[in-house]
Parts: sequence; structure tokens; C-alpha cells
Amino acid sequence: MPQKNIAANKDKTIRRILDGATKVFAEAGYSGASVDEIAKAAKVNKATIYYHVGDKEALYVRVLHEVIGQTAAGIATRMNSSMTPSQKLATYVSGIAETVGNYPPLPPVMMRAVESGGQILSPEVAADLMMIFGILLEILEQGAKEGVFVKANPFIIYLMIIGAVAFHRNVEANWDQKPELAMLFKQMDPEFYTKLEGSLSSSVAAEVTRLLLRALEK
Amino acid sequence: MPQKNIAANKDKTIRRILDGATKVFAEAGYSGASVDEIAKAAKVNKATIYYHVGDKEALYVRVLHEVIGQTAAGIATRMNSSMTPSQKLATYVSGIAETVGNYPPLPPVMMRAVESGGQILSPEVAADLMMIFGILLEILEQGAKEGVFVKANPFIIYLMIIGAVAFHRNVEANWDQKPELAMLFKQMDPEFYTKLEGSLSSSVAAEVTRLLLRALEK
Amino acid sequence: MPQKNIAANKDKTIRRILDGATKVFAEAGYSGASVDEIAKAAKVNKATIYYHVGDKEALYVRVLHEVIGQTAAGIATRMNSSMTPSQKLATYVSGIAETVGNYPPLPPVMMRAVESGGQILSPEVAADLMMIFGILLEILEQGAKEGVFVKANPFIIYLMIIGAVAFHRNVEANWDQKPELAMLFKQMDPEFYTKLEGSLSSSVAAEVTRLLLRALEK
Amino acid sequence: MPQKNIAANKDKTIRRILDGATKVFAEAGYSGASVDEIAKAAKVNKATIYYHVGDKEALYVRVLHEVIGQTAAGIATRMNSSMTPSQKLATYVSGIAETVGNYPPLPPVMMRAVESGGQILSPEVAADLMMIFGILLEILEQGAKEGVFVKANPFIIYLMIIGAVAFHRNVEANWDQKPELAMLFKQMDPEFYTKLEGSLSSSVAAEVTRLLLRALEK
DNA sequence: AATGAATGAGTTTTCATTCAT
DNA sequence: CATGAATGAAAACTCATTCAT
Repeated sequence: MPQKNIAANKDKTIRRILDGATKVFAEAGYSGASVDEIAKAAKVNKATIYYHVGDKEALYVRVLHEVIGQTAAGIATRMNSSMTPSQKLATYVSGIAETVGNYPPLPPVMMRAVESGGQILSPEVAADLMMIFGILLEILEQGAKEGVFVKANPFIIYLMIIGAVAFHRNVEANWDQKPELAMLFKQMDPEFYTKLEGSLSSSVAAEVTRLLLRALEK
Repeated sequence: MPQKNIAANKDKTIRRILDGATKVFAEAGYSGASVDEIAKAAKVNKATIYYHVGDKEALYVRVLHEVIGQTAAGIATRMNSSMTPSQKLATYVSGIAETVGNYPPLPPVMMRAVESGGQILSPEVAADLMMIFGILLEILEQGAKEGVFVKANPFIIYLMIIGAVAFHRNVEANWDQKPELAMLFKQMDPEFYTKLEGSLSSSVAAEVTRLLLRALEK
Repeated sequence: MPQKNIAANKDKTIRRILDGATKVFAEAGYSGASVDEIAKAAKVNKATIYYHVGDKEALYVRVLHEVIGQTAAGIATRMNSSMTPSQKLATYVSGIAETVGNYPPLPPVMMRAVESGGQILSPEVAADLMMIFGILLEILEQGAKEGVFVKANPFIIYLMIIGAVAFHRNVEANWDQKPELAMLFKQMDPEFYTKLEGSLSSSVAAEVTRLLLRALEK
Repeated sequence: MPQKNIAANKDKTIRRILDGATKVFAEAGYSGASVDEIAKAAKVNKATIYYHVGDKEALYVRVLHEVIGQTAAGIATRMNSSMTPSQKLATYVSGIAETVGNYPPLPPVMMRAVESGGQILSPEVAADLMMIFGILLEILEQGAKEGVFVKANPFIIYLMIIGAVAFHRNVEANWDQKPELAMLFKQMDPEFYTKLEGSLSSSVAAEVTRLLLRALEK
């Protein structure tokens, strides 16, 4: 069955393209990434990208969809309807942290997306984000209805979680790989450096959950 | 005083350049911004930018230093040693929110700053960022020492603040400018849309402060 | 054979580029030549030059290699092992004169090559130049061994040949293209002018050969 | 007398400009040299060059005139009417070599001038060159008239002398200062290298004179 | 399905020159 | 006399995209 092989090859090619693009977009952002670089990272001819995926913007949207969609799916899977709102919140936060841990490109991609003003957003990506937010919304509403949570702006809580988890992971990853910066801080203010390093080593999910529960629980 | 006039003109020119660059970098990010566009925004000949400031990167660093430095200084100024830690935290959050309002790229820059290996960052900018985080550090330490705050990871709190403020500002900006997106949400889930819109319209600084104080205060 | 056609087209394009570049570099020198002009001369899009050859310096090196390499090869080919040293010297000089006629910047390049620290020069070009000097070296050594030539400093003879050919070619070229200069000489010193013009019209190669043979032959 | 001081200052400024320009033109050629670089080398404001000397071309012409004019004057001084043609020729060659030795910029400047096609030549420079050539012309004519020299194309002899002397000096000077190239040759062909180095160390003037007298004397 | 070639329209950067002071 | 500021024009180089094969 040669058709199947061709199809499989095609899929592999697209996979390589998306992986390469994810990597390059994560490192350089949308405008900073060049199609040439992506093609090189994907070990694919530049024209192949246009053939299979489309232009640079289409590629970006597809990468965003994949990255954010995976996160959304991961969280949804973990949630269990028999949990209390507090338990759900803890699951939610650690779910995000875990997905992010398993899928490192998310933070930089999201960061870059924020940086570029979120100008490129497809309906699919919007739906992904809605889904992630929607889960939190339900948790908070349930908590409020049951009288265990105070009322709070869900979107801001959402942003606090995403911000802390995503960027913490990012800083953490880079702290070890780029010693120049750590050195710079060390030289400028050794005491500060020690505190920063201490902050980095702790578990984000646990700390974020703890703080949020303190903030929300009556 | 002819010399003085020349000097004054020079300063005005540099001011125009920095203002134009700040605006354009804010809208488009580093790679998205073009020197041509900056020159146009500054109403200055492109070569004048190179004459007074240097190349694109030097210009970016200078803008960053100015913006982040002013943020740092602004927050420091607002802070009053006679305030309670809680008051200081409120001042801190609203100080950041205000600056971010004036200069949207600040948040991603602040987050990436710690992460990017300082490739584009000058020591001056690093010092500015250290100062901003350092202020929060002191507030939390003071609060802990005085027994009014529980112990908490300062870096995570920092990220929660920056994350919430940064993302919020971004979404807000896109919400108004891209009605398609709002429409899209409305069609997909009208109820969700109403809630989201409600979340967006409230003040981030106030809500973030309220939540953090609930989380931190004993 | 579709692939073959593409390859052939590619070769033709590169040929056009190298020919255009050779022409423009010859007329204007390295810094005087612009890539735009070369693209125009080659009837190729500027970007095509970068695609196929690389940047200006790579293009220059390639042109040099081609021109000097061909000179070296040309001289070597003309040389016949059955010739006497005197015949070989005559062949050598006329071989250089001919190449210089086709590519004026050759002489200064050949002279500077030994001098410039090889900044622009590739190892290939250095090898080419070594070969050209090496041929002369062998001729002189053979002549000395056979007892037909007196001993002489080969490098100085090399410089005399190159110097005479190079300058002559240059003056000649300017003589025809810039009639003002000729007029100027005529006005300043008519007799001198007549002599100079007489000197210019004769064949350099023949005269240089004649003089060198008188100097070298026992 | 303040006027005198001002005038003296002016002269010093012009001197600095010409020295800087000579240096930069010698290193980079006409198109390779930038007015900025010249101003820097001369420790003078760029506009001062335009004020005192004029545009880039005028500056180049002035440098050429100075450099070549000095050489011309140096040779003329050494010549003595009571000498035999052979003695005069020896004096001529060593005079050129000596002047060049005392005034190093000549060879690179002439070389660059050749490279750029001698497109920029003023009447003054032409007169200088005429003067240098004129002296040789007289020597050769006298020799021919007296029956001691064979007839020969004076211009080509002129070029052989200039070529050998000027470029030898140049190669010599750079051989010591740029060891990379010497190393390159050494690696490529050790034997060749030894011969080349031997060639470089001998006296040009003596060898050129010896060869030319062998070529010219009946 | 996949690619090398080619390009138009940009990008960043430099440069010779002028001018007000 | 001397200079810092400013600029139009052009330089080198890049990039997203298309197309023939």
C-alpha cells in the first residue's frame, strides 16, 4: 500500500515543520523568526512549508493552536466532577504546571504572543484559550455558589496563574542554561542573587495554589 | 547663547527619537519595529537616529533603560517609608499597572529580561529590573518581619503581578481594536462572553491587590 | 531531463553573475563596485547573487580566483617544456600582458596579494598567485642552471614585469578615455607629449621581454 | 600678532588633514576611504575638511600631488649634470628608492591609484608624474645620443622602475608586520617560501639598476 | 510530495555633503 | 577658523513568497 506510505511521509514532514516552527517561534517570536530558519530547523525545503501549511501567518496560527490546544486538553483530562472547588483549583493549577512541564514550548510561545500584541489569533486558538479559561470559570462559580469562595474576577485569577506558571518555568529553564545572567546578578548584588535563586527552586504549582486558596477561601 | 540652543535642539531631537522608538517598539516589538518607521514616528531623518543613538539594538536598549528605569524610579518614589506593608503592596501593584498602561511592551520585556540571557539587555536595564523586583522583596520581608504577612515566595508573587497586569493589558487592547474577536466569542458562547467582558472592565490593579492581600495578610 | 536543465540554468546564472562581477570589479575596484551595479551588469536580481554566491566579499574572492587561476593556468599551458628559458620568459610576459588586458585590476591585486595579509584573499587565490610567481622562478632557475641566464633576484623581476604591464595598461586605458589629459600634456609640453604617445603605442610585452632578455642573457 | 597664530593654526590643521588623508587613502584606496575615517585619523571635525580642502576628490588630488610631488622633487635634487648616463640612471633609481624609503605612503598610494584605474588625476599630479618621467627621458636620450645605451621605450623602463621599487618596498614593509600571510606561504610550500624571503631581503635599487644597465648598455 | 531557483520589496546601515552657529 | 547636527541618497544585505520541475 504505497498510498499509506506517502501519507505517512507527508505527516512526518508536517510534523517536522511544526516542530521546527514551534522551536523557532518560541525562540524568536513571530517577526523575529524567519521562514528560512524554520525550514532549516525542520530540515525541510522552504517551499515545502508553503506547500503543506501555507504562509508564515498560517504556520504561526497552527503552532499556537497546537501548543495551546495541548495544554487545554491536558487540563480538561485531569478534572474530576466529584472534587471540591478547592481541590479542583489545586488540580487546575498543577494541571497547567504539569502540561507546561511536559510541553516546554508553551511559555515562550505564549510570552511571545503577548509580546506581539496578540495580533495574530485564529478562531481555533481563541477557542483553546476559552476552554482553558472556561474550566477555571466553572470552578470559581461553583465555589461561590457553594459559599466556600469569595467572589473574585476570574479572568485576573486566570492571568495570575498563567503568568506565574508559564514564566516561572521559563525562567527556571533559562537560569541553568545561561549562566552569564546569573553571574551578572551575582556580581551586582550577591544577597539579592541568593534570594532569587531560592525563589526559583521551589514548586510553583504548590505555592500558587496555596496563595490563591488563601485569597479565595472564606 | 548660541551653543546652548544647539545643545537644546540636540536634546529635543534625541527626545523625539526616543519617543518615536518607544511608541513603535511598544506596538511592534523589537523585530517587528523598523528603523524607518521609528524615524517617521520621530519625524527625524533615519540617519539622524544613527548619528545620535547608534544602531537599532542600541536604540532598543536605550528605550528599555528609559522605560524600565522610570518605572523603577516611579514605584520607588510612590513608596513611602511610613506606609504599612499592605499599603506598600497596593502602591507597588498600581505603580506597575500604571506604567504598563503607558508602555505595553514593558511586561513581556520584564519577564523575558530574566530569561533571555541578557542578550539584548544592558547592565543598566538589568539593574533597573533588579530594582523593581527588589522593592517587592523588601515589602514582603518587612511584612514578614512585622508579622503582618505570611511567608511567601517573592518571585512567584512578582510573576503573578506582572503576568496579570501584562496579559490583562494586552487582551484589553485587543478587545477594543479587534471587534471580530469579541464577536467571535459572542457567537461561540454568549454567556461566556458576558462574563469575560465583565472581567475585563474592572481595574486589574485593585483586584490583584485585593487578592494578594487576602493571600498574604495573616 | 528536467533536473539537468535546472542545473544548466543555474550554471548559466552563476556565469552571468561572475561575468558581471568581473566586469564591474575590473572597472571600479572592490570598494568602488556596488552589488546593485553588478546585478545590473549580470542581468540578475540582486538577491540571486546572494543566493548563489554569497556576500560581496565572497563574490570578489570567487572572481579573483577565477581570473587569477585562469591566468596561472593559461601561462602554464602556453609554456612548453621543450622551450629555451628565453622563449619561456617571452611566453610568460605575453601571457601576463594578455590576461591583464582582459582584467585590469589583476596587477595591483597580484602585487597586493603578497602584501595585504590576505584579508580578502582566500587560500585558493594565494595558491594561484604562488603558481604564477612559481613559474617565473622555475624559468629563471632553469636559465641559470643551463648557464644562459645570469643570476638575478626573481621577485624583483616579477615586480618589474607586473609593474610595467599594470601601469601601462592603466595609462593606456585612460589615455583614450580621457582626452582632456592628453590635451593637458600636449599643452604643457608638446615634444614630451609626442614621445609619450610614441611610447604608449608600442607593445609592452615585446619591449619588456626584449629588455629582460638583454638583462638576463649572458 | 594673533593673526599669525591663527594662520599657523590653520596650517597645522591642514597638515593634520593631509596626513590623516594620506594614511587612510593609502590603506583603503579612494572609494574604500571614508571622510569620517579621515577626519578621525586627522583628529579634525569632518566639516573642517570641507572647509579647508574641499570635497573628497579634491582631498585625494591634493594628497596625490603632495606624495608624488615630493618624490619628484627628491629625485630632481639628486641628479648631477656631470654624470655619465649610466651613473645618472643609477642615481635615478636609487633616488626613487630612497625617496620612497623616506616617504612610505607613496607605494600604497600609487598602488591604490592604479587599482582604481587612475580615474582621478589633476593637472598638478600629471605635472609631477611628467617631471619624474622627464628626468628619465633625458637620461635615456643622452645615453642613446652618446652611443652608450641602446634605444628603448622610456615609458616602459619608467614603469619597470616604479613598479619594482614601489611595490618591493610595500611587500617588504608588510612582510614583517603581517606574519599570517608568511605563515600561509610557508605551510603551502616551504621551499618557495625560503626563496621568496631571500628575494625580499636584497637591495632593490642595486638589483634594478644592475638589470637595467645590462639591458641598456651596448 | 518536494525542492532549488529566482525575485520584489523590504531591512539595516553608511556616506558624502551642507548648514547654522 | 572650526564644528556638531542633520540629511538625501545609496550602500549591503534579508526575507516572504512564487514557480517550474
